[in-house]
Amino acid sequence: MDKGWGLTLDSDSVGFLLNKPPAAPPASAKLDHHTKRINNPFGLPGDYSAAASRMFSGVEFPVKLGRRDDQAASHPPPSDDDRLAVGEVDFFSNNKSRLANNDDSKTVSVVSVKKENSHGDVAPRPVLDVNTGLRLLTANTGSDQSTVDDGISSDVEDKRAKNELAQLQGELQRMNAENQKLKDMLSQVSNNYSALQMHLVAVMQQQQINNNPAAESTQERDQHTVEGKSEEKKHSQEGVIVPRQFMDLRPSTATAETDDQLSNSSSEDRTRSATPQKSTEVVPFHDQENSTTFRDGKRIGREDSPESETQGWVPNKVPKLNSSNSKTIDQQSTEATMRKARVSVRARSEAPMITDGCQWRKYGQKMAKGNPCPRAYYRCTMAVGCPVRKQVQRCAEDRTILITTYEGNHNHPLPPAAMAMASTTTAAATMLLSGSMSSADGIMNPNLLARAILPCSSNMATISASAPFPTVTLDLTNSSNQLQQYQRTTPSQFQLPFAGQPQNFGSSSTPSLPQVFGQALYNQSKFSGLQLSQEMGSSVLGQQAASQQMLQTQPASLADTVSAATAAITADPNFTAALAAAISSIIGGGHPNNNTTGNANSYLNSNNNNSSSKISSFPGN
DNA sequence: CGAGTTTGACCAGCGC
DNA sequence: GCGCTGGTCAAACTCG
Ligand SMILES: [Zn+2]
Repeated sequence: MDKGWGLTLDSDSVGFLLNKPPAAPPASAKLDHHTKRINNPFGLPGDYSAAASRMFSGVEFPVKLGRRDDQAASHPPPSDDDRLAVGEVDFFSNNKSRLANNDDSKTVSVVSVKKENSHGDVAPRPVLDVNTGLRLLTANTGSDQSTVDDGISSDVEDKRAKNELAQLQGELQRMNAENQKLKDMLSQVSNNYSALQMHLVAVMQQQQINNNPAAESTQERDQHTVEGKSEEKKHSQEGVIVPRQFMDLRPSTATAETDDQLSNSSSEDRTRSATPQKSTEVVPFHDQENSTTFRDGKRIGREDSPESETQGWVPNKVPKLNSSNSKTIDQQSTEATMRKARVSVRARSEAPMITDGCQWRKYGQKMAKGNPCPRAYYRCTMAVGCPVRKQVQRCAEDRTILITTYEGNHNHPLPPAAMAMASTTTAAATMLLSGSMSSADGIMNPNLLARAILPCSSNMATISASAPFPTVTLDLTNSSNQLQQYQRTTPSQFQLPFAGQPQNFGSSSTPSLPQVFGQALYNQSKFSGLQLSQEMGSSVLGQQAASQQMLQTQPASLADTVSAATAAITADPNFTAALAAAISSIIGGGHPNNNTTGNANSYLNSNNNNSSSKISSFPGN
């Protein structure tokens, strides 16, 4: 560490880490293929774990970092050694040799981190040198201490060397601390970006639905609950404008039928009464599963107490018996389908979980077949009876990709921070439902989803009906690696890539939404013949060919979510302002500017630490 | 001490 | 029926 403090983390090291997973989890892991839970899910040897813990999806980080101790405290380091630190980036211990060899990188106080795209090859893109304000270069940049050779006695020289050594060690410690903050910030920003993108998807979808009111009549309720603007407009028409902090995303089928079931949801009412909610939105909570599912066998014996009806959580079982309620067959099947419909979100994140604004409680972890990373099961704990669950698992091929699968719909108001993911998942589930219910032959029309989601430039929505549960996959990674993987190995899934469009993530107040939609519709026309079959008919090949054709136009530089966020930041001034304000508020603890991009701010602020889950033996960490 | 996590056990569905 | 697998439960445990 004598020279070259300009930190350069080029893609080689990352590519090595990403492209060379351990040949096989060592047998010492003794992974019971079924029930075994492990804290080191990769079965990585210590060296590899340590190295993998430093995997870093590089990004130029245009943030001048201040110090905020409370935030650092909010991200406690993992306690166990075998748990990989989340998104850990250790510039110093991991890159000593590399830094020592970088004689030409003497830039002071500049972190130049090249982006990696999981293939090890660096896409050609302008290198942004960002002053992080970290004082990463402290002294003696070009030469080591031995330059003192003017005849001073060795005693003094030793003393001076020791002083410098101590000084450097102190600097090292400080920089390690700064590194940790940077890592936290990166992970946080990445997550926030994902959430923001999801929200944009939801907003666009909402606009699309509003423009096509007949397309999705079942989402009428969601329409005026997802977006504050439309809701406000609606309320202003009623002569009542009440700001609302929590929004209701319950599906129409669940809310319309609750009027006659108010009496049997005491706990839910209690929960609802504890949350601020507009009076006109007061609808009795109703767990859509409580009355459609039943407790069978032992499960019934466990909690067959009278109040178990209001305890909310019920097993995920398709009702096999008609419960003694007033629901129609159609409603039951609708809710069952809604329950089964899943929305999977792929996003690059070093964090153990995407901060989607909801509160989750882990209730299980299993080793899933075909993936060395364990799958964690969470359930929503924002309300007592919320049926929403999610599964979190790292991608087997690229473990920097976090796959979060949502299931169910919240039966409680949601804070704005949670609206992005919730509205998207609800809409996607509803669309899956409507598609499967609207035609007798099981053909679903993904156009709505395509129009809703695909405007997000190079997003890729994958609708898979081959799984036991129909699943919509939102790919926020933009990874060429992942795309090629899909090209190779996913014949059972449709892809709806919208490529060839630059990253155009505007804030929710971006005036270019019509353009985006226009682009989306134009792109959609390319897939005018696209249909979705429950059993994946023979058109898959044709669709795959189309997908490959589209994929060839995929921007190579958009290799990961973080870099996409960077591109968005640098491309869209509105987005830049929003994110800058929010990030500065996060870092400095100050108040963000009041601007029109309140959604971005709300995300970046409220998503800060909404999840109560600790960073622990997370799958993939 | 309460909330959340861990983890072995249990259950259901499915294919053979 | 049996084994495999996904999903869930709940007692034990950890942590603040
Ligand atoms: Zn919920």
